[in-house]
Amino acid sequence: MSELSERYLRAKRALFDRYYRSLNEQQRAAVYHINRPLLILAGAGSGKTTVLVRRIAYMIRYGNAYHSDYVPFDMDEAHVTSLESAVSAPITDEELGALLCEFSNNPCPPWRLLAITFTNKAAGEIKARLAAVFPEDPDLVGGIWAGTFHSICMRILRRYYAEAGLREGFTIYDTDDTKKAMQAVLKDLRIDDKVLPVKSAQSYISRAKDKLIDPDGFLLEFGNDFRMKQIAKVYEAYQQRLSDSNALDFDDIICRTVRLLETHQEILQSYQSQFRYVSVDEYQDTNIAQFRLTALLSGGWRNLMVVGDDDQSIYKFRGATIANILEFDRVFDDATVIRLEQNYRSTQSILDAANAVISHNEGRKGKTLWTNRGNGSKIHVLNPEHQNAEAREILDIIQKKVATEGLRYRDFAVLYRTNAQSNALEMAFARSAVPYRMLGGVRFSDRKEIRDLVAYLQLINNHDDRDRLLRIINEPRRGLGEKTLAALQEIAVMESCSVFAVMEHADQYLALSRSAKTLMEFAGLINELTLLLDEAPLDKFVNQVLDLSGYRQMIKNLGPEEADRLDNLDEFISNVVEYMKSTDSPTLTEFLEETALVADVDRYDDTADAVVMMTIHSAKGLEFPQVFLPGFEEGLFPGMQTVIAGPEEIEEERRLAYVAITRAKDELYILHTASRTIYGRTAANPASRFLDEIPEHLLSRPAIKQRMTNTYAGYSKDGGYRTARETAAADRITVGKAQAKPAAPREILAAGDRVKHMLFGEGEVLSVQKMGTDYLYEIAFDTKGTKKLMATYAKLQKI
DNA sequence: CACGCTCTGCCTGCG
DNA sequence: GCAGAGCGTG
Repeated sequence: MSELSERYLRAKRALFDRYYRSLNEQQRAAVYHINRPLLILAGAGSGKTTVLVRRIAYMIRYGNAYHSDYVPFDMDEAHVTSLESAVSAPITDEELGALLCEFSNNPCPPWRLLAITFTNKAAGEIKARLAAVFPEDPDLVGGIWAGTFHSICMRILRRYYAEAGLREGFTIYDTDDTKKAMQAVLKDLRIDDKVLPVKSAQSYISRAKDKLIDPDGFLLEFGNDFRMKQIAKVYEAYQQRLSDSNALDFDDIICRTVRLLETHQEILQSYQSQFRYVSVDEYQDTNIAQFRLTALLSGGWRNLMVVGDDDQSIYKFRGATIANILEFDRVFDDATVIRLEQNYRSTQSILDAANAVISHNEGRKGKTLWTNRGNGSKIHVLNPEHQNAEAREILDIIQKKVATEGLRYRDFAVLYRTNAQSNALEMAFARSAVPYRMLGGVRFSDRKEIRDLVAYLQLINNHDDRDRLLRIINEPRRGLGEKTLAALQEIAVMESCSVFAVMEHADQYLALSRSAKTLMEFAGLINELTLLLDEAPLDKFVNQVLDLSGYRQMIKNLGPEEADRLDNLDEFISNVVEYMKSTDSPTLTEFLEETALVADVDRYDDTADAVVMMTIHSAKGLEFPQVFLPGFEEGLFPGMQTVIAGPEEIEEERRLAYVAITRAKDELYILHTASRTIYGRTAANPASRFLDEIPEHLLSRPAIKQRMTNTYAGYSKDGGYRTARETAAADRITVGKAQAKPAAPREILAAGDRVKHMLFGEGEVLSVQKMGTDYLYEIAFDTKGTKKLMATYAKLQKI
């Protein structure tokens, strides 16, 4: 290669490096590496999404510009010199970005890009951030195939439903629908719930689908065991039931797509030639079916990139297999591995703690997070008496810090292992002035009234939908008993037609004579509404469904204390209106599909100034300046069942602890109680082994007995513990008293007093302000300036 | 057929 | 400690 060419290429790469200078070296390497398989091991807070987004933008704008050795044949000295001087020229990033376009090498059109995520939220974020990169072309992002595994697969299945063995207008069963279907299957097969609980049957089948095992394969693999043989039968009957209803469950969406691609070469090839670049986010959460899917779709160009963090794999119970990420570079033997270990989120103390904990795991790729942010403060370890004291302690610290350190409520998060822990927290916060937001609990779409309304709409959309029909046939009560419904289904099987079809002609069957009128009326109602669907706008139509079915009246009859159910129905209709605005040609089918695939409207509103509380699982991917981790106790975290289940489960639990710790940016509080009541049983558990795994020098434990300087309302007179409810009740009564007579641990200072502080030296009290049961002092220190300190926490000595 | 009572089991949860 | 499921009775 000529010297000129080398200078050209060097200048080109220097210009790119300048353009991406806000990224670190590893991040840049990941952006430039677009051909061949790539595994990015992205530690917590290492700028993973930034890399993902900038890499896609790079493909669209510049193709393989950086690594290409292409030199234009007419390259001359003058141009190379001008490029070299541009490297340090005072130009804006925008100008630089435009300049780089001359190096574009086979840029990729958006429709050839496939970006897969797990959640709608993640997909939305990627799309939004990409849209910001291309403000001049607002339609560009829409062209990218970016979405969740499920939405991508649905897109494929909708197009090739016949080849996939589905009938037109097939629908998606969600968790509740599948549960109902499974209950019915077990009943049909006369399998007692005690022998095989619904949950357990569902789990077996779901895990089988994750591994692409169909009922025959299941029987073949496990059939020599009686119980498994039984489950294979259940599996088969369950699939038959779904197929009768022309329905898929969430697992089917993935594995039916895989099966479609594996059995139809021409379809596979068309997608393989389309998708030049495939990216998969949160790869540590993928299961075998999803692995297979990505391998198939990227099989044409073999430009597959996966990002993930084996240390943050916390969904094994949901079928994820960590082997996908651990063995990526073995399965794709020409794969490159890039580690992103620089953390932009947390202090070094927090990272050291996280590194220390996770290093106890065996099965991992190995990463060590670091930061240049500095050590920060130590990790606070607190040991309250019980869960109510724990909640109070968290509350107190938040109040103090908001009062004295200029922090806002939204800077704080409380992350716990199980939702059952939320009770004590909610009790404490609900009666304080601290605003909080609690995630989890009953999702909007899980509300009974919403489920019922959706069932009506699904039935109208697809008359074959047996489980939705059975759900609402007696909502409101139509006086159809078990016997009638059983007869109805039996006839449907005999005539091999849908339950709905039997209902339409109920008067022709002797077994139905008594309820024929009601059945035909109901079928008539559904048919009438189906006709109405084409006449009225969607929102009006939904209103009509509620009115003509009598459902709204039924809810109204429940009385004023159930008024929020009516509100929920109204909110649903406003969702319908939202949807109508978002599309040119709204259809019921599309609306139902979107609602089925959108888990919940993100109730986590990060603009509200409120303390946020949620499980560690739901906090994955989020970050907060101040994090509290209550319940670091053996038996709770790690949970009793994981301890019994074995070392692999403990490792997963340890990864969860790692996720929890790495959510914190500035300060981390780990709490473990001396005793805790959970599921109605009180137990004294030792501190979590994960806490013991953090080196002592990173921890700050308050002086012994300091916590006793606060009096907790959670203590009852005889020294025993009260329940959360008792405590709440007691506090409501004693609030006034408690505030009038604060438990002042030390003598109360007054303005003008001279005091001595351990760290700040001597100073003079400027003002005293009462804060709940405590006092806030403003003190002018002689050498350290004016500080605001809380009486209970600041160790002040009057001099 | 509907309502009320007892009994059980219960971690985490995307789409 | 609580919710949902199942069972018995009016």
